[in-house]
Amino acid sequence: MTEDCQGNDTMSHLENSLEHHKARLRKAGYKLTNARITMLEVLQDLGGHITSADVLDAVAKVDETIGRASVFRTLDLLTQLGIIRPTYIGTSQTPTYVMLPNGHHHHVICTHCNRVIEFEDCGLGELEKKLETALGVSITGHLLEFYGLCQQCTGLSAT
Amino acid sequence: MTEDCQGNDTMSHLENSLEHHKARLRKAGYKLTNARITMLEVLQDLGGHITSADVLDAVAKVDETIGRASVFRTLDLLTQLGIIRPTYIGTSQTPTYVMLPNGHHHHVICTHCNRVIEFEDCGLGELEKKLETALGVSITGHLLEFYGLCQQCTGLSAT
DNA sequence: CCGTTAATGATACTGAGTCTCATTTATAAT
DNA sequence: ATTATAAATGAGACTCAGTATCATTAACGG
Ligand SMILES: [Zn+2]
Ligand SMILES: [Zn+2]
Ligand SMILES: [Zn+2]
Ligand SMILES: [Zn+2]
Repeated sequence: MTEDCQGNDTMSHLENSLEHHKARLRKAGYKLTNARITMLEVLQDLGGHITSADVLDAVAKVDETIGRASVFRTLDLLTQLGIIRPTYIGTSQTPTYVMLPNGHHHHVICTHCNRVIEFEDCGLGELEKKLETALGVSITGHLLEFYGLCQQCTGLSAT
Repeated sequence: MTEDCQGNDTMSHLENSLEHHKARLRKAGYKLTNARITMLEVLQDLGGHITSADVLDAVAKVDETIGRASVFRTLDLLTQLGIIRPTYIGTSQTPTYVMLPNGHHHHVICTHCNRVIEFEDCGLGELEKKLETALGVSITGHLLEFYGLCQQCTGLSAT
């Protein structure tokens, strides 16, 4: 499913990506409601590394009437569909959501200052295939996080 | 830092791992308090994929007097030191913590039933070195998560 | 042993995420 | 178009994971 990420598509055209996600919802039997479409648009605009509070704010700006519960329900749904993925950065209080544009996302998190550095190539296509065979699973995406110190924080005394 | 994970150590001797973590705390300038030592022991016993509630319960059983706040403070500290890592499984209410025994952890999460399947080999040593050079960071560990359907859930109609 | 300072425990508090349920709305069938 | 139906929604009360505060304790270097 996930295309191997040896730097093929530079920046998959955003418009189509929205349509693609709508199609996915339909195909999985979910209704294309106003709340869900608005959420997809807002997430696209914000672009990733956002908290639920960010989404709540952005959604309210677009459509005042969309309820708090629907935002959380949709975050869960999109996570289940592999469109977004929550991760914990800095605090375990509330997750940060990242987009999985082609099914995957990769970054380095500085455990000292919480800076996040994204990178593109992971070369995990091979491993993905091996796991599908070995474990009998059907894989649609992945998240790869490295932990350590960023350039700025490496200079300081050890953490 | 992270040893390449092409299946070398089968199950790093638990005793030493505890001492190793204590040494890490000391080296980073943190005091080896009773609360912290108890937490390390409890985490070792539980073995990973646990919530803060699990840890709170287990800690209370060992030492009634250790406070709620210290448990959360220590979870944060151990995360910062790369000994554990919170991730999001099933619910967004509270994270699940995994151990990073040799700096890394890998699993497949079923987005339908939330089953988690761990696996050992990731082959990410090369990429880690490349990133350190390319980004000027100093990497100490990583988490790799694949998303998809487990064997049981693949049988059912599409999700 | 003592002094310094980080770390702790008690406890009140906050707010992210959930639950409930009456109402709405997307969709398919007619 | 009209309607039937079940999924989805919004309001808002509620829960409880995680935090803040601060007086007290204990780790550890000297
Ligand atoms: Zn940093
Ligand atoms: Zn990838
Ligand atoms: Zn499953
Ligand atoms: Zn690894």
